[in-house]
Amino acid sequence: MVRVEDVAREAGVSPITVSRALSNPEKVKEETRKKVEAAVAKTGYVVNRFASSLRSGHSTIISMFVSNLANPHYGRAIQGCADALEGSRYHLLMAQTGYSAKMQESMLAEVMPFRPAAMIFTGRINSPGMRDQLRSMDVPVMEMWDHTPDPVDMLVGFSAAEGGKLMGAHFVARKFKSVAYAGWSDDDDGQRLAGFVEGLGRKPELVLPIAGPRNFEAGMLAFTTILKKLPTCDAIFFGGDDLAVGAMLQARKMGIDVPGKMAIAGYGDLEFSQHVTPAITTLHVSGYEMGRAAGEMLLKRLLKQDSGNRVVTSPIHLVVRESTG
Amino acid sequence: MVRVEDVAREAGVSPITVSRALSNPEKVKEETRKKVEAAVAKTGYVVNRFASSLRSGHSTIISMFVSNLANPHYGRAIQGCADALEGSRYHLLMAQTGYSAKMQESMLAEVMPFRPAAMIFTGRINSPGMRDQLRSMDVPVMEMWDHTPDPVDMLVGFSAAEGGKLMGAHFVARKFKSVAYAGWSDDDDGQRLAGFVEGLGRKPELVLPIAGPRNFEAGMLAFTTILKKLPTCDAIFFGGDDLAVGAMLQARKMGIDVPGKMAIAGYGDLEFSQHVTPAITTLHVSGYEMGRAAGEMLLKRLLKQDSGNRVVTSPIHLVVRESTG
DNA sequence: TTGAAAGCGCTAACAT
DNA sequence: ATGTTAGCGCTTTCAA
Repeated sequence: MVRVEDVAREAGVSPITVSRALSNPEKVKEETRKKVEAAVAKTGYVVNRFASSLRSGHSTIISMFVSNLANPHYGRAIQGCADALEGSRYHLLMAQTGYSAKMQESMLAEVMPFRPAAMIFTGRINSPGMRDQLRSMDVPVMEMWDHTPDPVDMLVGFSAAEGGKLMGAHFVARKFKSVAYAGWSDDDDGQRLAGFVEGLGRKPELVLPIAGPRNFEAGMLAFTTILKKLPTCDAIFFGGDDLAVGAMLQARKMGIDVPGKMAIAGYGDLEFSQHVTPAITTLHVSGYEMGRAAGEMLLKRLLKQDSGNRVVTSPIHLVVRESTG
Repeated sequence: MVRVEDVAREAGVSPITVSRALSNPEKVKEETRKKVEAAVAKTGYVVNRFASSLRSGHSTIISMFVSNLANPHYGRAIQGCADALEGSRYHLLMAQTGYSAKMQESMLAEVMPFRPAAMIFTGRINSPGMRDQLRSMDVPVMEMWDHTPDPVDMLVGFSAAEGGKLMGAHFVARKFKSVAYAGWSDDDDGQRLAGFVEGLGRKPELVLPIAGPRNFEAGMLAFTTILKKLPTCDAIFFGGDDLAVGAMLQARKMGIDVPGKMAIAGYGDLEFSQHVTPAITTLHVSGYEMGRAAGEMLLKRLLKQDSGNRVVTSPIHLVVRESTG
């Protein structure tokens, strides 16, 4: 393997000059830099990051804790992050955690040997112990997605409450009489529901907590359950578009007209939501933009160009379509 | 920061014994190991991977080249890989490439300073130059997803041709008379179409190449175009489920009965394919299983436990649903 | 603007 | 089974 020493000999300078020409080009005379570049090209030199990080004490690794890669929302968020980091010297190390606190803790231990320059969490940090540990580590920590009141360090997230509020207000404008809410409890459910209550100006007539896997079938089942528990129901707000679409499909199977007899709304604006018939009214969140914002903010912090601002709320939009009339 | 030396002092042994107790526990007496473990726990020691990799010359980083994280198929494949690698000392470094050869090449340069122990590509390796470069590097390279005839090194992929063949045979069994095929050309289109031709026993009456973004609208547009170009058409095989669903939605808008007047089939078995009405006949591929198989195979290779087998074909299944009658 | 010397923290190679 | 010595390749610190 080619080493700095080899490049230095080729360029007729000392090793440290090669190092400077590559990582602090402005500290080296133009002419010298050119010589070094030529020598690098000729020898095919590639820096050894283990050696450079060991000596300098600066890691260029950012560890990315992801709960669920099969969720394209998160995938887009990671894409946004990666794009924001492109051209910088930082790289993302994957740490897959699922949604469990235990996995997060074991992944943290796995990742520590790399002395990450920062940590990004897609989804929330579950346990208080983990939060304390991270806070004590003096490493920038970025939380993404959920809008927590008390972030560990930095945060870019949507306000689920704001989304719920927008939908509540929409339900009021549509004058729905008997309203149900259904969502996963492992979700940002509490805030979303709180916002919904605020926008609606009252508690929904029925709140149905949902457990189990995220798929259409859960929505189909939820729809049946809601009809049984609240026969007068004329509008449902679901905590996810997949639930809403499932409910809509179930309504069609049961011959119940949407939105004539029953209005249905979702959350998340998945791609198919605008293409099913009727198209689903929902709240739109942009994972890519959020990830990008998080990456840019973190990068500024790492380059000490940050303004001290550490919390950003990503915008959320109500998208009114056919399913609410 | 705590160093091996500190742990060694605490445990009353030499630094190298600490190192061995942690990375080759079987080379150390049980009693000594216990002392070291206690000292590690007491001091909070975490190995410095930069130092260990530099000294040993062994990187524990595997770089993962991903073309598109927003695609949940790929997301699941990465999940499978990550799961296979869990508990090993290897970690995934993300390299986002898009579908371009240029991005792949620049990401390769980005990643080389980490001296990756292996490289995984989700999707194909585009340029011949890149293939040569990788081959000359003496690093295990895993290609995933597509089944190429001439892999750089290792491969776990679906046979798109096999999938096309299954669908062709299905179309024959259904006795469709006037058949169209539509797919993205940046896809595994050639092989899929070749297999389809083989299964069908003839060339389809129309082949429509599709460009642009992957979404329902492309399918809607494709459906209209096919009807115009081949008015007698009674069955279409799409190179992706999103196209098929789009086409189906367009058919409904135009009042064309599926499958009565027109049969529609897709490829990939996305979640919504089984939930739309009519449910879409398609080819099922399991990204997670594939990723897992790739990760396991690579791990065996890295641990020198491989059997020399370097190419695996993941199974692909025809799922017959309502959309083909 | 460039260079010389030193050492980051660990483990391979060689002893014992 | 354990210890001693040395050095992986780079960049910091200090000097010129």
